[in-house]
Amino acid sequence: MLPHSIKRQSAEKTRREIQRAALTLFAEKGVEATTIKSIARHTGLSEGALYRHYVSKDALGQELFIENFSAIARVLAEIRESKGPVNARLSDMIHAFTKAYDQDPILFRFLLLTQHGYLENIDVALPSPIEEIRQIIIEGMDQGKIPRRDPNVLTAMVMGIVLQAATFSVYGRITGALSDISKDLAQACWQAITVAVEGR
Amino acid sequence: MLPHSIKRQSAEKTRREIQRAALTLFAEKGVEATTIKSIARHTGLSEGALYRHYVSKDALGQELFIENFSAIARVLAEIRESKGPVNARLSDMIHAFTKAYDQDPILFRFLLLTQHGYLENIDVALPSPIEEIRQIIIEGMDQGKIPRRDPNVLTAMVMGIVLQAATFSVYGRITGALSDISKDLAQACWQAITVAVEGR
Amino acid sequence: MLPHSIKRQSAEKTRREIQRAALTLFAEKGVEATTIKSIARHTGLSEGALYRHYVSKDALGQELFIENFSAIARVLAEIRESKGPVNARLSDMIHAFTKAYDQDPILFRFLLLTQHGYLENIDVALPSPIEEIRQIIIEGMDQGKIPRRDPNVLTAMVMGIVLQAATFSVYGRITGALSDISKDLAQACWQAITVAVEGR
Amino acid sequence: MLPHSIKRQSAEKTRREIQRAALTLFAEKGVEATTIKSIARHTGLSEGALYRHYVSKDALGQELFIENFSAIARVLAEIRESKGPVNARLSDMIHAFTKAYDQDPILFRFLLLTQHGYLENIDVALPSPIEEIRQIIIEGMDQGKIPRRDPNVLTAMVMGIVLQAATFSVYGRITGALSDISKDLAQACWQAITVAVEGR
DNA sequence: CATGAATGAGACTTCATTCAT
DNA sequence: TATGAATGAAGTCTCATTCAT
Repeated sequence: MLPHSIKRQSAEKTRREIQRAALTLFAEKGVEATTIKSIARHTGLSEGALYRHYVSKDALGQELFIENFSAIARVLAEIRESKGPVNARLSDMIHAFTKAYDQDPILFRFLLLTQHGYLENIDVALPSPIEEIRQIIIEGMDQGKIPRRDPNVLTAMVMGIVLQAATFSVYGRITGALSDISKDLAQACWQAITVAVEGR
Repeated sequence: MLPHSIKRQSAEKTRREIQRAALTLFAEKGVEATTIKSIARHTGLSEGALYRHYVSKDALGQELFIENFSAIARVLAEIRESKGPVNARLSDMIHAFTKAYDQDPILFRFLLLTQHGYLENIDVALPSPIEEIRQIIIEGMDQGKIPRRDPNVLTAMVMGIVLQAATFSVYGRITGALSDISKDLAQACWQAITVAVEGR
Repeated sequence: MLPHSIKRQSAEKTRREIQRAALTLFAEKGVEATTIKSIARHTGLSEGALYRHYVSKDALGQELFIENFSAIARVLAEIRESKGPVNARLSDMIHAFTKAYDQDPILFRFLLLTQHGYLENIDVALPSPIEEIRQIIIEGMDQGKIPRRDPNVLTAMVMGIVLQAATFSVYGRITGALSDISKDLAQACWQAITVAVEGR
Repeated sequence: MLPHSIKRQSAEKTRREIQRAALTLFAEKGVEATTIKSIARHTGLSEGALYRHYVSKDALGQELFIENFSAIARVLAEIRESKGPVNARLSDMIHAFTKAYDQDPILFRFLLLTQHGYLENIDVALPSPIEEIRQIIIEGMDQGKIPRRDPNVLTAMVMGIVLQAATFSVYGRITGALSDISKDLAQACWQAITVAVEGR
């Protein structure tokens, strides 16, 4: 079919090519709806060749999810563990998140699309953005900066605001770089979680 | 009327049974991963019989999504079109949403899980919860109750807070009835969208 | 492909047809070398249809082996449990074996060919021709008709004589009905196991 | 002679290593179920490297079978062509066979397991243990030591007794060295083939 | 000579859907 | 109208073998 140049390159480079092709396709149609054949086609490899690099389609999806999911968590963790007031750090975390989104929206589409499938069957110890947000919220409570309430509910608020903005961006409801509105999102988050609850 | 009523029940009742079985399975494992065979088994019908009621598995999924999605939208629309101040109505909408969630969490799991697949290929004119939220936010802006900003971003905030709470509930991160915290969610939403943005 | 008459018959009949086709092909080339496609072709079914009747190719092979293997064992058991002197019963068992062989040499080719693959992973409690032979030999020893030695070795002798005759028949080294020489085989077996061992 | 002897060993030695690894794996799971990859792994070679030494997996299996099969035949032939009474020589042949088995049971497992696949497609002129047994039986008949009957049937008896003992040993039904019972087997064989058949 | 990435044919299996009964 | 046997297309994966390096 491609008589001119049979590829023969480093496994590492091939892996990266597979990852990119798979990520794009997974983000477009989901993992189930993406066939090995199409990944192969987009990579310029044969179907069989993929199996030299990944044990199965699921393993490929899982690695993609876990690696990127935890990479984001690590970025957030670093900011959280840095110095500065809680609200500034939370704001920075949100900014970092939007920056990451802007750099690779396809990746986020993939993560948003596949989260339900993967999050349940994953090692609890996996670094998680959710957990980072939760931690800084708890820290804020301990410092009296955030009223004491169920931290999970507050985490949901922050995650919700940011993730839904990303979702809207993915679907074109929000245009322009997400990082351009990260300040707004951060303020909204802070307002949402610091509101004094009536009647409690 | 139905003389020999062995297994001869109204088509309507059968349809509802199919819907329930399908919904549950779809919510559990996704539409793709759910087989017609398993829906048949859970319904007590044969595989072929399902096709008397639904043209295809996809049609079944689509109907399930659209009907329930727009039903929620209609509930929200009714509240939005009622009387009262904007913030009260928004609060009521959120409460109605959480109530609906509490009544049928499986349905919401289905909607959350499958939204990405369906939302894109659906008639834009379909009544949508998102649109309802967007409308009331615009109304609030028109009335000067909500600072004028990109209504889509504000819609994302409200939707995000509520949907993420639902998601956390689905995954057990938030326990107890969601309607019990609907006040908190509503307040958070209002704070998030009414914050005066600095430097704008 | 076959426009004229799409089959639509009882599952039981179809099962038998599958069994026969599979048995023949397995006997010819072994289970591994036989493809589902070829079984389908020989049955006049589609490949997918086979899976309505058998979970997998292996399951089909296993059922075929176990059912026939134990059927032979049951025939032998019945004779062993009947009345008469040990040597007469052993002779009858061997005769029954050769008769069974003559009735369905293909079945025996299948059993001989696949025994190594199946015998190891099979429930020990499965009725087994080997065990029947072993039992009657032990009975013979208890009655003083057969000199006391390791019954397993004597079982090997009897099984070996009979099975190798069958093997030779399969490969055309022995021609004619095996039951025609069952008397000879029986006598040889009896001689082999009753010889007084020197120096023991 | 071999200046930079890193991994540079005689092709002959490599061949033997391949043979041993392949034999073991073939004996364990059969030729079809053994992959080139696993042979490579067990040899410490790469997959491609195996093809320097063997044209194909089948060629490897065939060579393994033929070489060892005929090696046994040659040992038996030598004994058969030596001096001494027929029954002593037959006994020696059986003893040699059991000795060979004891020295390398894995080899015999391989031969037993794969015989059906190879024996049919093999040059008829190949030295064969079966043929050796057949020859000595015919010689015995010519000398009047063995009653004249179909030599193939008698050959089956002798082969059966010996091979089934080996089979039982492979499967653990007979424990201890096979050569320890070679006398018993030989006597049984002799009894089996010298019995005067009634009514002939 | 060796390596191991890549091929490509083909195996098994699944499943939505059809249709004779 | 219901059943469930059958289809057929498609999907995932395996593996002997080749060949650029």
